[in-house]
Amino acid sequence: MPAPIGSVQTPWSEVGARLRASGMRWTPQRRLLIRVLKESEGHVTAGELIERCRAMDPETTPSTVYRTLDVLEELGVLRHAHAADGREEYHVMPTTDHGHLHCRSCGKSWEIEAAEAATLVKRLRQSRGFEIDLSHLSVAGLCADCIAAGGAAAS
Amino acid sequence: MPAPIGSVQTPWSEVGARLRASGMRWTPQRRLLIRVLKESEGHVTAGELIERCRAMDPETTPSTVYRTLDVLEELGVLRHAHAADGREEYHVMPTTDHGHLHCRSCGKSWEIEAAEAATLVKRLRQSRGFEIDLSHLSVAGLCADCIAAGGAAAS
DNA sequence: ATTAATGCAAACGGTTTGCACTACT
DNA sequence: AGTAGTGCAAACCGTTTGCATTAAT
Repeated sequence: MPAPIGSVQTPWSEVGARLRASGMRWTPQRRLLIRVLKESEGHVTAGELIERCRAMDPETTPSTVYRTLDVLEELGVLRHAHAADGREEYHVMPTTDHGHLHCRSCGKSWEIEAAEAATLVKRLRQSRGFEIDLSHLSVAGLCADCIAAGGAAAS
Repeated sequence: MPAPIGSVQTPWSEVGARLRASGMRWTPQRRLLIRVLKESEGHVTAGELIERCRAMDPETTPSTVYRTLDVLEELGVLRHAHAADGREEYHVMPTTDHGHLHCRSCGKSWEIEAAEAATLVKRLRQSRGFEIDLSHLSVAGLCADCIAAGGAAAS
């Protein structure tokens, strides 16, 4: 089992410049969120991001974080989906299209690479003419660790 | 392309009896919801169900519908997941494990049978020891009709 | 007669919005 | 100076809950 989704290289260093280039501003609040995002592995909910920002600056306001997340998503730096419980879950823009594997027990996520889903993609295209959007592929189940731990425990 | 998810035969007729067998009651409100469910193809959100119930009986109360949906889910008649927008989406219990294919453009859903996902399931098991829960497999993309219609139109 | 289920209204949790104020450019 | 962004508080939306009332058993 590979490690949970690692840090996909996103040009964080350019974010400030790209914002300015669009007439937007590079504020301390945005710097902070970017710093937090840089250190956030895999998928994070908006709530988690707000918490982590607050840990570094207790003045952090939810609305500002949400608004900045929107901006970053427009910039293409982030993408959000809805987690199993309906909350917004953000992930840094992947370099390649990939799906997600969620462990029902421990909650960790892994990426599913294009190659792994190739057969499914091909089969659905041939049998039904359906074009899968790999980045929206979402699969739940139990990871090896949790199966070893009895299928219910988590760590 | 096969037809959108049709009516998977669920023993609706037995629901009343099964409720009673568990000491629960077979009320008019529950009868109504069952009637609505019987006529609901594929996936429906709680909101849609409430609307449809209200169309037949304007007295319908959301909390009752939500509570009955919980009960039906415990009974194994329904299952809920979270749709792309985070709302609860219900579907009648499948006879066999299957995943779902959602068209981003027209919103229709189709079932993915176990056989179609077999390769993916096997591959993830072998490479990562991950056991997929097929009933939570969710794939988005564009269906043949929408591709033919230009990829954006819907009907 | 029991007690499960209902209907209401209020609470909830995550997210969004309006608006006056602040501060980046 | 000009305007994008912030912070606050209130609004929102779907869902959940407490409680007194109703009704299936």
